[in-house]
Amino acid sequence: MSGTKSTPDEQRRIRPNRRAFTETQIVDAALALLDEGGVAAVSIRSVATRLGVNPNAIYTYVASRADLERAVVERVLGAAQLARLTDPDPEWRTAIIEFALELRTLLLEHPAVATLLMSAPMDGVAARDLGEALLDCLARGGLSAADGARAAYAIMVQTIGSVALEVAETDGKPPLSPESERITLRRTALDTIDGDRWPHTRSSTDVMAQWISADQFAWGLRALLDGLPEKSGRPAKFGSDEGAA
Amino acid sequence: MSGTKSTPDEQRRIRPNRRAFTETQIVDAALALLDEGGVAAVSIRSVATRLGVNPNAIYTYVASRADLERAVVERVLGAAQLARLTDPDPEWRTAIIEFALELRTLLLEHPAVATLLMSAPMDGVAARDLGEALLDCLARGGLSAADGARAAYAIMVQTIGSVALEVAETDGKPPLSPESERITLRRTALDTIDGDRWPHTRSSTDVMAQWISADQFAWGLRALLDGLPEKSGRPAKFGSDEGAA
DNA sequence: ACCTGAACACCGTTCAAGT
DNA sequence: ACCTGAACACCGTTCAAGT
Repeated sequence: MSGTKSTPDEQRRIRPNRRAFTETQIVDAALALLDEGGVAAVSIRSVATRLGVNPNAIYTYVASRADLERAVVERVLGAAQLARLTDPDPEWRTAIIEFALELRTLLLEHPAVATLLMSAPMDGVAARDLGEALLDCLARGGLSAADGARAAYAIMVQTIGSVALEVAETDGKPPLSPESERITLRRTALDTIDGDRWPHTRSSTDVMAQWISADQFAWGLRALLDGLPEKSGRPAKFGSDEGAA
Repeated sequence: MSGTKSTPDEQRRIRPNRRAFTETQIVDAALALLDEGGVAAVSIRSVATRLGVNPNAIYTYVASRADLERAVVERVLGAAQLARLTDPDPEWRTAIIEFALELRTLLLEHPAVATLLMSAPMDGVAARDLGEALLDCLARGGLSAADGARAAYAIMVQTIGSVALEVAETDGKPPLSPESERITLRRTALDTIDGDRWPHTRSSTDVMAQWISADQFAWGLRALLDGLPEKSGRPAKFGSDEGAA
């Protein structure tokens, strides 16, 4: 059990060259580049340049570009305020919407992260923590374990999907222009569409301009929450038509 | 009004070199590369190589790589069966779910497109047509114009967001392994998680393994549809608590 | 008008060599 | 153990020149 293999301590005693950085510093650099120049500005090479080392030195800390992106996502998602979900006081639906609005704000501060979230498996520690808190909140709301687990996914999809689509219309560099400005931009673009071909769209431009608003974000989430099966326990499959059983 | 500038017809008479391709062929090539090697296999240069021309020749047909991706998205999204939505016969909620399930199938046949959809503005003709059909269906369902427009966005977010997250766990190359296989893979991965740190998650592994299933997809969408405001016309803002007014 | 040829300024990743 | 130096096989995009 001892002596056959060199332990980490023994290796340390040989005093090899010490790490010049920590993974934290690598992610710091990547996040800074992301916020300065959008996702296109983040590369193994740009991180290396920012830290003053050769490109391949970065591979001491991350396995690949994908792994670097994963670490950045982890950093940002890990800053989400899960207390909003686990706090037993507020009504559960309100808690979820308040939490989601805060998560939206957080993601809008690092817009490129929203896109990355939809492009890689959400299986990191931060995503697990978020999922766990959501499941906890939904259980408090009286949903069965199975319905809670289904609901948690639908809620994450609606939340992250909304922000990703919102961000997709920007250059991905924070700070984004104010919501009101982006809505005005959308409105003028929508005002040019052909009412003969798209009549419903044509007469909905006002609301559609606000698709990227916090109001629409909360509205969609509220609709989803209102449609979740109640504790009463209806089949929660496909069949239900309307209201409470 | 005439004679001061050469018209397109006059230019044609000079018989310049004719186009070797059409935009259709460019998109064909890009889509084929996308399906053979995932999104990483599509580049201006790979499309050029496949067509036997120099890289910069592609710029005769598309303005940039982003423009090429936009055209590929347009091609795939344009193949969606909107008749499911505009057909006045079926119940509107059923129509939306059936349509969304078909759209999911279509996107899973070109997995990389789902990711692209979340990474660029959805303002192409195909997206307009889809939105218009959705608005039409929701109007038939009795929603007000404003609620219909809000609902349309929430439905698109839920639909495309679900597929994008599902695809994010694959290599993006069709054909994807069967759903059952991908679920099994998820289950074995979920079976390793720490029940002390994530107790709710730990006891929900069975349902969570199925997050990428057609069943979960329809379940989330159904919940959203069930939560939409009825024609009765409640405020549809923030306040409502439960059921019909 | 469209393509070729050539170049610029990048990329991620790998390998061997230094310390 | 970690970094340097150098290289490989790519990118998107631009420009001038041919036809």
